[in-house]
Parts: sequence; structure tokens; C-alpha cells
Amino acid sequence: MTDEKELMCSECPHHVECGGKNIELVKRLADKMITEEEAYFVSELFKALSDMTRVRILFCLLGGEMCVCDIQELVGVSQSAVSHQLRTLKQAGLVKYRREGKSLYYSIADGHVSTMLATGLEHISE
Amino acid sequence: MTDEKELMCSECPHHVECGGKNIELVKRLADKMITEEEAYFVSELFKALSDMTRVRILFCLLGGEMCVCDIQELVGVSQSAVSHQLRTLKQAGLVKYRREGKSLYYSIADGHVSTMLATGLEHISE
DNA sequence: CAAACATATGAATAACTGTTCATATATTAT
DNA sequence: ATAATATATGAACAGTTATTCATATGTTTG
Repeated sequence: MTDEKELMCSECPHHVECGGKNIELVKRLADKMITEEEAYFVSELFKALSDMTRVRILFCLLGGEMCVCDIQELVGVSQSAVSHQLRTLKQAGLVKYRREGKSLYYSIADGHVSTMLATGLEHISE
Repeated sequence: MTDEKELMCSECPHHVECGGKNIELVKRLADKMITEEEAYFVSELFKALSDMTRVRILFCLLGGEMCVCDIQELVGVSQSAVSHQLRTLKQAGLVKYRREGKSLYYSIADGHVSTMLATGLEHISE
């Protein structure tokens, strides 16, 4: 009874009587839970992958580094839109770039990005 | 010259003269590009992972199947909010559930989900 | 230096999203 | 059948986001 009170949800006190509740499981996991900060950063990361245009840009870049105007042609959206989305991808640490003359060459930042894209593509194909 | 015209962006015709453009790369990738439909589904999948509450719910479920009120306690948001988010996760194919009496037990749908979460967590830790 | 090129950026707007509140549905117990 | 429990759902509102348009920045060429 004391245990149940400790786990009681302040907003919905009647839930202390929930029959399905697995008190042991909840107590055990409470410590191991992802922190608010980690959850925030992870969600921000996936947010960067949650737009069709950005996904298409990243799949372009899986083929190798590419300047903005190449991406623009392959993806078929305006220069400004590509640039804005590249900024989002850069801030999320998903792409990097180098300058060569007037052009900026963007590329996939690291292996995690390819892994996430590949896993995502697998997942939707089932 | 003919090649360049074929690749010309209708909205920004001046870009046919872009010096940085790698025509061979663009031509080669144009066929292998992810389709609009695939890009849409992939982005929808990641959209389901792009919210802090949903990420926290999924990390709960990595510890094992759990009923809604357990999730509610661990994540600390209202019953309605949990339920709405579980719906989103279900529609994205990220979780499944089974009924046992009055309770619904949710769990991670498949290995892809764990992989994506783990990769995401790795990525932000660097 | 001026012009052209490649890309970035700020503001504005339309569309979308997450939560809350109220209520509905489904299951079990009395 | 009625009440209680566990969860789902619809509407509404505030906050967020992607695109467009106009303009700015940085680089090369003449």
C-alpha cells in the first residue's frame, strides 16, 4: 500500500488501483529511464528526419557528396527550400559540408545516418 | 549541351550553368533515387519518433511490454496524452498491443525500432 | 572594383502537431 | 443491469514547421 502511494500519479490518483499495473516493473525501470534531456535530443534528431524533402536530400547524399544545385535538381525543389533544409540537417549533425570555390559540397555526417535511413527503409518495406 | 538542357531545373534555369554541378553524378543517381512514395513513408516513420513523449514511451517499452497506466506513471503525462501518442506509434508500426482483461499491454513492434532508437541515442552522445 | 554566380537567411504565411478537456467504448465486478 | 475501471477518441487551441519571396553574403572572373 505504501508502495502504491509512492507511485501514485498526482494527476490521476484513481490509477493507484489499476489492476493491470506492474509495480515491480515500474519501480525497476524508473531509474533506468532515459533522461528528459536525452529524450529531447533524440526526438530533435528524428525530427530532422521527419520531413520528406530532407529524407530525399539525405538519400541523394548517400550516393556521395554533392553541391547544393545538384541536390536541387535531384530533389526538385527551390534553391531556398534546399538551403533551409540543409541548415536543419546540419544543425542535427546529419550532414557536413566543405567549400570548393563558389560551391558548397554537402555529405552525410557519419555512419549513424546511413544506418538510420537504411533501417527506416527496411521498416516501411514490411 | 543537350544533356544540360535535360537536367535543367524549370524553376531556376540559370542553374544549367552552375560550375559545381556534377552532371554525371546527377544522371547516375536520378534513376536510383528513392521514390516520392518511399520518401513519404520514411519521413512519416521518423515523424513518429520526432516527439519527446513518444520517444520516452518507446524507451519504457524497451524494458518490456507494459499497460497504459504503467507508461503513464513512468512518463508522467496525462492518460489522454499517452493514449493519443500510442495511437501515433501504432499507426507508424512502431508498437503493437494485446488485451488482457481491462488492460492493454503495449510492446515494441520489431527489431527495427530498437535499432533506430539505439542508433539515435548513440548519435546524440558524440 | 563591378558583375555574375552559388548559397544563405529573415520574414511571412498556410498547414500541421501535441496537449487538454470532455466524453465514449470496452471489460470486469457487484 | 449498474457501477467501476482502463483506455480511446473528437474537438479545440496554442505552438511549431515548410515553403515562398525578397534580399544578403561570400566567391570568382573580368
